[in-house]
Amino acid sequence: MMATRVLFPLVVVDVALFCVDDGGLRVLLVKRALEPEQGRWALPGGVLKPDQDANLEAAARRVLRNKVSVDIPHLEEIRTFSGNERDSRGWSIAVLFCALLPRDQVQALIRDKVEAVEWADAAKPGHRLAFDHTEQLFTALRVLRDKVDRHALPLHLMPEKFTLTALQRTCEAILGRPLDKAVFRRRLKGSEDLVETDEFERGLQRPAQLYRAREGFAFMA
Amino acid sequence: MMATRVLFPLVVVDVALFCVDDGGLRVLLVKRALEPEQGRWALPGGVLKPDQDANLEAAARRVLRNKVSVDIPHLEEIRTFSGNERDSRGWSIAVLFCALLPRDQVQALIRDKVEAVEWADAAKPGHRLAFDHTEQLFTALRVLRDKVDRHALPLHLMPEKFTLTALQRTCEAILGRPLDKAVFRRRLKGSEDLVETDEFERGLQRPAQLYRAREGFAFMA
DNA sequence: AGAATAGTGTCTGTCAGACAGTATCGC
DNA sequence: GCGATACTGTCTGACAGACACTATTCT
Repeated sequence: MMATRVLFPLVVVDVALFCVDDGGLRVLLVKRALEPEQGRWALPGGVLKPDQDANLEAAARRVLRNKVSVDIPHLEEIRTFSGNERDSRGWSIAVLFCALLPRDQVQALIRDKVEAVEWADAAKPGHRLAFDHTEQLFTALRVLRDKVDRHALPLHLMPEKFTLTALQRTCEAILGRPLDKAVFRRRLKGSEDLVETDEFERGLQRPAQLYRAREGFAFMA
Repeated sequence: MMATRVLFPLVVVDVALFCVDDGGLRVLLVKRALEPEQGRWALPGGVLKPDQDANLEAAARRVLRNKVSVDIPHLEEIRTFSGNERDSRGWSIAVLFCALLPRDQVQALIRDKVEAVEWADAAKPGHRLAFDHTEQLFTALRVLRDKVDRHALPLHLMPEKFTLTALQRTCEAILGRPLDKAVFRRRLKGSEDLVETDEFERGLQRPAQLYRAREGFAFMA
């Protein structure tokens, strides 16, 4: 066992699954049912299974399919974490992925799960996480914020149709700071990724036009 | 052998080592001495050795130390390439790193090596590379260009002291297009990463002031 | 003086930030 | 009309691109 471990490192995939709910950016945590680090909160993850997974991204997709019964709209590799210290089982490689879940699929997800699951504040998870998952989480969060800072639109976090104000709230939740409405909308005018519909969201005030993502849109590129 | 390969994937690190020479961006290629893909040009790479390597970055550093007798100033992970198809030995993970070599260490490197080595045009390597290394190379090149486009200064490619014009030539080599001198220098005025010295490079014309990188400077962040 | 390279001044268009203003709904 | 939210107009400062200009060296 130790001998194979030295020649072949343990390879795991971990996923930082983000959503926006109640105006805050949340990340999915699971309570570990098995050793090592049993009982501690962690990012969902699992061991690579070369006989089942076409590649590492497919492995991350499988992990999420098992923990969560949703098709993940977007999944992207962030970076690796490796070495002898990060997992008590020995020399290991963790490949971190970032996933985005639309707002309208969040509630269903929580209800379906049996194991302990929590949508934690992404910036302040409130638990000491297992392994190096705190560092992993902050790394994923930094990458996500960088993208939005560079004007990438997190449309994978939105329902199919949404208002521009809702999109702005999502960006604000990711960045953790308010944005100017006029500036935000001026930028969106030139965006190829946004398509206007002829529908409106009717509420208690002036109706807001609904938009959707361009066909084939991908957030992280 | 096949059984272990299914449970434990082959893990390799590959390095895109860039330099600037003769006004062009070059990447180091080696001719593979062993199967698989013997005789084909490839990015320098090697199998991870958990008993020797503290982590994946250290593995990349070791690979370069063996192929090249230089201390690498900067090394950064780009992304992974994985699956059953990319290496004839079976299910594998390649972790790609990007490294930058100062201009004044290039000539020494070429002379010292016994095995077949070539500084190829980074944008047009001119060989069909082994494995998925052509895709790896273009991925690394794209990341490098993105950074410079976002005003990161590739000081790790420069000698200890350099003129602003030399730095501009390096950026132009990376981007593959000319830059405006006045625009380039105006941006540098506000840079914390650049320190002016009181020395000048005296040549055939008006002397140019020499600059150096700030202590503790890191290119990719 | 002239060639060559280092380094600067300036005009213009674009865009972000700030903020006030107008438009359109439900009541 | 009034409150609330959607949406727009405009001023200002920062900065990029383009390009002409000045400065300092060697021959």
